[in-house]
Amino acid sequence: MIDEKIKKFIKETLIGMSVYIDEKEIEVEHPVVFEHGDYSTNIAMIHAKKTGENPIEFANKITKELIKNKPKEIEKIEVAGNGFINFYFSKDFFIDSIKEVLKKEENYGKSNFLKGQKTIVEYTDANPFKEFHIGHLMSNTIGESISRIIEFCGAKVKRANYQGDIGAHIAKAVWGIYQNKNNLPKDGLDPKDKAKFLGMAYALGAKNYDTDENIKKEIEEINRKIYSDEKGEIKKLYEWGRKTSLDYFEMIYKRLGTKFDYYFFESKIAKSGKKIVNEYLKRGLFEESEGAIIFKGEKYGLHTRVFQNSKGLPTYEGKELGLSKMKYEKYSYDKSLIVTGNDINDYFDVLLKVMSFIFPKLAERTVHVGHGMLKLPTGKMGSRTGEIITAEFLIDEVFKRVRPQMEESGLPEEIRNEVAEKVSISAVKYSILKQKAGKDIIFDIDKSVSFEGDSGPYLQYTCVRAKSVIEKAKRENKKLKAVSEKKEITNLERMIYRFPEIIKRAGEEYSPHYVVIYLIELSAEFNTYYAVNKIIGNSKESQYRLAMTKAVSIILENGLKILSIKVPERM
RNA sequence: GUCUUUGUAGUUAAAUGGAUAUAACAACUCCGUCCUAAGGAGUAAUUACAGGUUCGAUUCCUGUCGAGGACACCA
Repeated sequence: MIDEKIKKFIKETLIGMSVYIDEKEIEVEHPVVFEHGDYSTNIAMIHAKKTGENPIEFANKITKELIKNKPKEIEKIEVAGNGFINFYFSKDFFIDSIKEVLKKEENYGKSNFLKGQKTIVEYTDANPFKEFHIGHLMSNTIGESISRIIEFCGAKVKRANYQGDIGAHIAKAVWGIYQNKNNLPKDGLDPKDKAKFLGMAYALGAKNYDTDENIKKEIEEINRKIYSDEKGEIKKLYEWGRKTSLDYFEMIYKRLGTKFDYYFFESKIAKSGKKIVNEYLKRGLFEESEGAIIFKGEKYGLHTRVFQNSKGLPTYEGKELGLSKMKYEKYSYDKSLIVTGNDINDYFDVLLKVMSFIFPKLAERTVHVGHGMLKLPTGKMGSRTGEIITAEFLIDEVFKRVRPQMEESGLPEEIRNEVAEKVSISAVKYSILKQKAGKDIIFDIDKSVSFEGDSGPYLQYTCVRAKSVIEKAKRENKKLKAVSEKKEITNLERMIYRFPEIIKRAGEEYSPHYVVIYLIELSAEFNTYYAVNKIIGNSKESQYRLAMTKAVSIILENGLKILSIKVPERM
């Protein structure tokens, strides 16, 4: 990439001047404003600090040398008043960069800096029997996007979903189902309604567990039965609920555009987790306390966690040890990413510490990405009380606001629902992906999910618009060619070539929001350009304008694809 | 209480220690269509507070205040 080339160029020039600077210290960046050039470096300030030289004098000295050997891509190198050295690209560079986009098309932006890296990404982690709420939606959206970004960077990704189909929460739900066992939803019913039934059963169980001692005992007995190999009525209801729930989730994944390679279930992992915990109890990593098996994290600046409870059942922590082992057995990964809510960040520190003693290599390869919580203006949501916002409810609410706009769109009746669906999902996903993962999102359906400006539909619209212009040009047999006579360089050209480096950074930091921000800036530049320049025309330059438009549409399509946002044909 | 994350225009967000802190929404002005106006141009408005390190701090350090989260058998 061109930034690497500039760094190398600077380094070689400095060597030529007998100035030694570590390569890592050479940094180039895009200035905030285009007037300051396409790249700039602060190398003169860094160096001057060390030697005590005057930074501006030193900058002038380097620049003189840089100009002597400047590569053909660079038109101009200047020193700014404060010591920055600014690089300006030549028109040919921009023309070539557009040619490259057109040539690579759907491959534009791909790189191989993660080439062959086997990566398993765990995300979504919705628990059967419970509702698929907006927290799962967040994890799914972020996890899917990270998966696609690193795939673009060359990683070999396997998508994994870890599901808690066993444990106290399930027992509560099964108790709730048992109370209504004569009113189970019929087979043919909408999966959404069946899921609602399960959600209510869970809320019922959870509420009674807290308030009624006898029911608490019943639920504990149910929990024991589910863990055991006993067959019977409870087990049957459990199996029914589990399947009903998983079928429903599968429908949601399809709607959101995720396809998992592996499904891990707590029920299958519990035994292995328990075994590991007990083995390492003997080896002294864990201790027994009040009948439970715990890890004292205080020695490491962490806190104590229970890995097996006093009833002899492994907790989430204990099961997770089994999970890491099973993941590796399925797919001998180089990297393991786990995307969850940030409420378990501290817990993960403890877990990784424990893992570092048991599976040191796997612990090194594991990265936890904690995303923020979706919060509603009304306060916290909790699934115990039943006051939860499901993912489907949210998307449907957005859909209700989008659908009426279709009436004025002039789109054919038969595609209106499909377009509204794509727009709705894009609006929701965008509002999740636009900010740095890790921070909470205050989610107000009316305010957060917008269709104008900084939004998913804005990106879709820009892409559809660009494609529509190209279609029209095609019908009129206009030529599309990346050749320009003009010297003038537009801001749009200055944005186009940056896409690959954005993807790389997003892949390195597991941060889809860099892609989102870039696509918005690119779209804004295109729309500005579009407003003042007629693209289709008879001048020589219109071929070039068309080529730029095509480049923008390619980048938007590729960019939206890795954000897992679908572009409608028309809108 | 201990540990931890966090505090940026009216609102929601952005900014590997860099140049004039960047956008969108809302507000106020404009552009009624010629290739898709879910668009474009413009005005006004922001780093919680107090110190420190630095040529340079939204970013790093210390303290104060405010808001989340975790801290023993839920996940």
